Amino acid sequence: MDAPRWLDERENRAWRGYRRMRRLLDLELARDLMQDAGLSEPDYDVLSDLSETPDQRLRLSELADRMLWSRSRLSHHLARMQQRGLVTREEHPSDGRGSIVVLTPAGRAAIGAAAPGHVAAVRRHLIDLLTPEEIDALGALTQRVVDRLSGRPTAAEG
Amino acid sequence: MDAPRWLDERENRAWRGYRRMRRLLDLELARDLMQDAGLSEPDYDVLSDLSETPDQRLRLSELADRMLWSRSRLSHHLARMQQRGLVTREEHPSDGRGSIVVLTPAGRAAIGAAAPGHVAAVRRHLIDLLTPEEIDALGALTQRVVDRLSGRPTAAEG
DNA sequence: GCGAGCTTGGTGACATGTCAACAAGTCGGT
DNA sequence: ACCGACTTGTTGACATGTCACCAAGCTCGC
Repeated sequence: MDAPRWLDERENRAWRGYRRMRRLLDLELARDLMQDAGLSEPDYDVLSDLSETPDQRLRLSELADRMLWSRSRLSHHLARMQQRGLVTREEHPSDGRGSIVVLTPAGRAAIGAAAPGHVAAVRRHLIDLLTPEEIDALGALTQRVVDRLSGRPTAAEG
Repeated sequence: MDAPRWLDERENRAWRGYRRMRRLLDLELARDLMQDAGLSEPDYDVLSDLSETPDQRLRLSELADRMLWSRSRLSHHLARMQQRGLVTREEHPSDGRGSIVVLTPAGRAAIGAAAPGHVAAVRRHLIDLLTPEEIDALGALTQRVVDRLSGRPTAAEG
């Protein structure tokens, strides 16, 4: 094994800052969301993704892929959300294995009530603290990392 | 409540990219760490923080504060790590309530074995994909957000 | 020096996430 | 039509994280 190339001072600042920001943002956003709307972040994400689809319904596997969740995790979580009346499941019309996740009126109401406050919190704690250049840099940089990790190389690789 | 100011296209790109990057990076780094060193990310963080202190020992509350973990979480996690022989607890010499978390030789060996591969993974999946300007921007931006969320305003607030 | 109120760390109950295994369904070659 | 390989969603066991609460110890005013 080669001698490790440790992070230099600037790299370290970026890496530690990223991790600390992650943690603090999570705590804050989750707290706000729970207090204001009674939703956890995972709840919000499920409802948000569902509400963005044309018919407020998605096949379980499709939803899991979009969210980067395992099917098992999503299945468990949907059971809990179903218990609370936020979503229901329907049979797939042509594929007997398939399960279609559907937003209920209560689910639609919940995400509708939660979204403004959540977006405001995201602005307050992150977006509105950044310059336009930083927002663009963050967008570009995250997209590059995401593309690599998704196995979609931007250019030829070594 | 005022009409919500939704995120515009650039802000959305940054926000969604950030969240997607977070998730993919987590999955990848956790997978690498578990395969190469048999450690979870929380394990690594505990060992890493401990190994950076002069005597490889910290009071539980001090460690929890540094990690932004609750004491309860840390106490539970230490119990599991203690079971595996990575850390031990000692009594605080002057404060009868205190518990001192100490890195064992096995813990020191584990973090020593894990660190090079982990840093390499962080480079491969994040740091080395960024330009120097992006690294500085990320460092600056995360620090600003962290300072705000830590209740340390950089300038006068409204 | 003592008692109210705080801090510290631990615990149990519960919520959430992971993993391996499984039943049922689909698909494709023959 | 059928069989083997794959896909889909669920489940149970277990690992991890959260929350409320508690016992023990500290601190400070009196």
